[in-house]
Amino acid sequence: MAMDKTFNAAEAEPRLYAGWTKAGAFRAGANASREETFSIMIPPPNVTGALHMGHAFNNTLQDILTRWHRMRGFDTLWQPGTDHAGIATQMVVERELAKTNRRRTDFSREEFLDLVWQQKQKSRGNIRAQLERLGASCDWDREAFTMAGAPGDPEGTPGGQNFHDAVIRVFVDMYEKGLIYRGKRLVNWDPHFETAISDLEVENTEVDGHMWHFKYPLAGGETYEYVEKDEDGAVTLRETRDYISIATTRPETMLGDGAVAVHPSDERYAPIVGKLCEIPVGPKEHRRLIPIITDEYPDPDFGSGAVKITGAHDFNDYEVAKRGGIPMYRLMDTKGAMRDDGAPYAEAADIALAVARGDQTLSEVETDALNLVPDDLRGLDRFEARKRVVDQITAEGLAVMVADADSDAPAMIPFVESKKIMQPFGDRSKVVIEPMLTDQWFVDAEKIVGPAIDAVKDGTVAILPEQDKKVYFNWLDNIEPWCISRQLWWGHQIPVWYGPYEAKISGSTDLAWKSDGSGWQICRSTEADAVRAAEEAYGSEIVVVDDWMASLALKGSGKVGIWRDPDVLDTWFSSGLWPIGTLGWPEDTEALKKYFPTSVLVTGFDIIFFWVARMMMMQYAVVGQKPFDTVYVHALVRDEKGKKMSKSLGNVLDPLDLVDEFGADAVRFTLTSMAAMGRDLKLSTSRIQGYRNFGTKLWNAFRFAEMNGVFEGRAEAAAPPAAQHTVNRWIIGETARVREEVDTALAAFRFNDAANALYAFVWGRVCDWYLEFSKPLFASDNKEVTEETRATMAWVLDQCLILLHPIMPFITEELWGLSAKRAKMLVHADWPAYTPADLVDEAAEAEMRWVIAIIDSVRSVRGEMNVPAALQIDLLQLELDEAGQAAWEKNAGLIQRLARINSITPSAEAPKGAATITVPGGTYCLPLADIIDVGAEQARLAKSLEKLEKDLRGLRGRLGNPKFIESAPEDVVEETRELAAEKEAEETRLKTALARLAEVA
RNA sequence: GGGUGAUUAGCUCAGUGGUAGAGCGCUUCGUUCACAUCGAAGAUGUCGGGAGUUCGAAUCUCUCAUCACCCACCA
Repeated sequence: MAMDKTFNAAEAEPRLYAGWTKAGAFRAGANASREETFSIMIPPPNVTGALHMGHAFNNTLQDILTRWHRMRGFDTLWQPGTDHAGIATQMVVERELAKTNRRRTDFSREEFLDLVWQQKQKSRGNIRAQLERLGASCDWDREAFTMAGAPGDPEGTPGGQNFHDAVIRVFVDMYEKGLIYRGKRLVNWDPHFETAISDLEVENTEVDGHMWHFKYPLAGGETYEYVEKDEDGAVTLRETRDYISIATTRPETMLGDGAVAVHPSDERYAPIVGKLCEIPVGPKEHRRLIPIITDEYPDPDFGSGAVKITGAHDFNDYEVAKRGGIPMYRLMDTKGAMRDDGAPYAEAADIALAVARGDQTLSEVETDALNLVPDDLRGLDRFEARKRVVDQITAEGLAVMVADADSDAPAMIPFVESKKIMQPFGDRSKVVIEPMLTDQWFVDAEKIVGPAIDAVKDGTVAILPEQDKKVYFNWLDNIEPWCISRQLWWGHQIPVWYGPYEAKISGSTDLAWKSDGSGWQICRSTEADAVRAAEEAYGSEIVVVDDWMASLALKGSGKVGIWRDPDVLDTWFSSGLWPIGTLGWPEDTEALKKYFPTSVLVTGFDIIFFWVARMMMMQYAVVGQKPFDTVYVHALVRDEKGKKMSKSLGNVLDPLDLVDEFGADAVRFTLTSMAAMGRDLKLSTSRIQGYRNFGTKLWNAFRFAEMNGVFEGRAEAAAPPAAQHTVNRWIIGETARVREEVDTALAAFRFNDAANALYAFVWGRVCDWYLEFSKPLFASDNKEVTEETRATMAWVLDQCLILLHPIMPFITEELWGLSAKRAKMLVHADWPAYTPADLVDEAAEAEMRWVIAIIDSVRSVRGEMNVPAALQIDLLQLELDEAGQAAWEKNAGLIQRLARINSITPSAEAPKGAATITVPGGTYCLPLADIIDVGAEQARLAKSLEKLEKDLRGLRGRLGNPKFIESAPEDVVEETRELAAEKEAEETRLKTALARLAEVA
């Protein structure tokens, strides 16, 4: 068989992967030879499209761990699957529809969901194909999906897990335990997707904004003495005012103000606290009046010290309003436009006025029904409304005025500060998030966070690198209620049905009164259960209807209509159950018993809060156990300049393009070698190219071996041959060292150490030296030597394949198949356990070190003296100690060949014009009278000497310091002494050589 | 405002107390015998600045500077 010159990745990789799949090599438990299990749950990619470089990185690391454990005989499971990714996936489908000018609302919920399911199937296929290209050794028979088994799922549950039922079951359990509740709260509202989102899905970004200053006139034209004082209490300003000055970045929300708040200690406003002031916008005849109240929240030193309170559109104001019983008037609709519903403004304003005066109180529902947007602003987008409000107030002369700094003429202009403000944006929609008062479902996270914190504190669960623990704790220690309801269609629909309040319920019941007092809620796993519960409670026949309106129609019919909550659950609620859900929980499956808790979670730091923390909380809450032993948090992949890869920047490297160009192994090796903990990794193609070359190098080592009959009629051997020859004994020892390095590195998740150790070993020792050394051995007449060398090389190369396989699975499997008839595929080969203690021969190592040193020195002189590479030269041996002599005699042939030396002659002195070579224990010279430039040789030696002396100065300084001898560990002192002695000897040799040169010059 | 991390060769980065490293790039030389996706040789660093601890600091402490990221409600 003649091997090709290079590895054809494009041809071989799909073939090899198919071979593994066909053999069932990745199935859970395949190749298991011991009891211990090893399990990894893939962080499920979103079914939004394709995988990016971050996925390639993440999954390469998982695959390395998986393959490594599988080869070591662990009962191994790498569980694959995908995430339905609520908003993200719905967004993708809506974007597709938009291309043909259609919208989600053009479809029924069922029709639209069919489209999403199609998207899911398409994307799921892409993702699996991509992972296969990458070589991921997942157990595809168990492929899971976070919405598998949900209504409308065309694929059902091929992997055996009904994730949907598991999610619903958890919701019901947590509801019954009081860990989930419904309530009207101020939440982050995404006006584009028209849904609530959680705090984590909000990105706060600094943008250019404005702060407007307006006057809120006191009711009835009242006035007060406004006095400002400096720090010493001296009066700096005193004037009579008929208004209170307010600053705002969001003038349009003034329409919903319920009060103006000042700090209780603020003397400036003490005279007017408790009085009413006027919101300076809206029809003049229906100006709303609001009270001036005190609250700890306003900072007297910021702005005017007075804050308008808009409870329904600002998180701070919400808290103030709750404390002060201030009404919260919602101003916008679900799209973020000014409300256009309800009674005309004049009517609504009158009611609000009565409330402000204390003449009337409203229920939550009544308050929410009140639309206080003036008629001319109704239906406007919030930003358009802002402009109008500002214009109207300014036109009326109620803007605070300041001198125009840019104008020479004395002129007054409205006080509008340009400043950077933090604005919340939806992480998916990128539109400005609006705080909105809505009914939502929450997980009472505070109640379930305890075990998640304790487990990491006491080491039950390890987070690597350690620094990420802090991030984890910081968030969990300040946990907020988690809003889990989304006003979307794509997701797990909340298993709660509502019943009307008009119909009386009888007897004892566990139905809960809805938070807004408008009816009853029933939480059950299935509709049938919900109906049964409703029947019992209402004592009437129950009909399931679409919504509240439909239930009204049943009034007087003797039947009661209940309707299901239309909302779905936050995606992270279901992905939070990934570890148990993928193993078939709530069924008590074999897989669950065997593989849970899982061994390692490999994930990026960007989802520590979203996912890692939620899995911790939820696994403890649901099954009372940790989800995994170790969390390995890796860095983010960035482009060459360190920018985060994003489509909008156009700097995305598609892993498949790179795999096409360089092969999967090269991409994997690159990512692995850069996987140092806790840092971003910047990916460049030149690096990938370098590791592609590494694969070629390995390939050609096998070609060389093949040409030298290494694989002919070989018997596959796990143990190294009992070699006699130094070169063979040496490389066997080196192999044992690298095996240990690789295992140590992988056990500590130091992937880059493993990759670099293998790179240095395969290229720097096996190819650069061992293969070169083997050439004269293969040429030997001594059959014993050639046979031993063949056996050794076969074994060493096998070890290279085994050790490299987790990182470079394809090329190694291919070479494994090409280089022998094998009992097992490499993917299931036994991982070695030999140690340096077993296999390292110190004497052989010392000898080879000496051989390499002399070859290096001769080559170095040749290179620097510009000796033609092809020229065989003579070497004169001036002096050599016993060890050197022995090493020399045993390896003369190697040295002659690799250093291109013709002959070696002992000589008492160096001839005129010779270049000196110093090695440990000896001096040689190259008589190069015709070629050498004495000046250049002098310069070369002087430079070496200078460097040597610098080292020696340091060493002598240390050894001359009695404190060093006293305090430093003995072996360090001893090492230093030896080193100094060695360097001194070399110094002498160099000085002698220089003296010689001086004579001839 | 709080927190975390970074600063080492031209570039990208390893290196947690004991002789400063790798890959890429660069310079010179080399196509006979595995590999030009290669080989041989070479150049390049007061390890961000300053102070401290130590026999000894890239490494530990403090401080300053610059950069990055995360979290946070200043109207």
